Amino acid sequence: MISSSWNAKLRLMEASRKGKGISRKRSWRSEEDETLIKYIKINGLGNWNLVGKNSGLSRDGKSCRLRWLNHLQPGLKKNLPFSEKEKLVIFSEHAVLGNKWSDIARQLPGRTDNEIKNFMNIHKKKCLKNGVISIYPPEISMKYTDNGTTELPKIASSGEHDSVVHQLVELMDLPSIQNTEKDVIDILFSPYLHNPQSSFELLPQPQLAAAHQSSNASLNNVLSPEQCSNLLIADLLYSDYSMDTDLDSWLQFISNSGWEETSLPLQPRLLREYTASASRILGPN
DNA sequence: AAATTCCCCAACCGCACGATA
DNA sequence: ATATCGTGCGGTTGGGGAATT
Repeated sequence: MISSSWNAKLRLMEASRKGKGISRKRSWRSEEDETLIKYIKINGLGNWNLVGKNSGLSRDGKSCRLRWLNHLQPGLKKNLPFSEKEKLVIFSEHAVLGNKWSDIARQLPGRTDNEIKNFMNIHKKKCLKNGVISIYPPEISMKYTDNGTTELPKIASSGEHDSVVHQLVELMDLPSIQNTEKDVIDILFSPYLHNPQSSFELLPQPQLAAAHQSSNASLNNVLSPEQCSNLLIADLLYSDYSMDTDLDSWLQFISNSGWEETSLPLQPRLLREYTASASRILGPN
């Protein structure tokens, strides 16, 4: 049921990621660091564009600013790994704030937003690789599940609050995940993506359905039955079905796909609305 | 030992926003 | 009102060292 168009989309993303290009990155040399430090000692912090122009460095102000803030300014805990206490702060702040890296960094003296962003990105990647659904340790997750009833944390980026992505976050009943389409997709598809056959060859629907129905199937070790149900929604989101056809066709489409209405976690009409909204966000197949 | 792949993190990009002219 | 500039932010990329083949 995962569509070929979705596989194609993944392949395209991968291809564009690997597209060739001339490298624009240039590491800072220690002489450049010394020059920048000396300039700031004499002139103080002010207009970064002037720093770029007047320091003698062939760097723009933006680059100077970044180098200073992330590496040269006094008080940084450079090369020190995050302590367990710091990690706990990062997780709990992230559960509430989302990807507000600079806000999180303000809670941790000596740490930069870039450092925290990198830490969380690596952590999320590891979770995904290991099939771990929640990116937070249990003590953080527990704070947001309220003994089984849904009490979701604030979602960052309030402008997207009503988006289908946010609704999916609620549907999934996860402690907290990021409200970007990529993160939602990562979570929704993590069981597929861990199919040992191929990282991008997704499990076919019959296998998913079988896993859903069988309580001892491997999928259920990763996802709750409710979350498995919601994978059906994910499947719909990336089907080849066209949103332009009428509701009757939609019902027929679901029926043809081998699903019974009673087994769907949502009414078909609502499912269709979700699919249409998601299509708008993700662009045409 | 050499080639390839993986992984981390520093550096970059585009965009948004506020201040100012 | 709007154009420009400076700054800050989050997402992404790619260099290079480590690990694996």
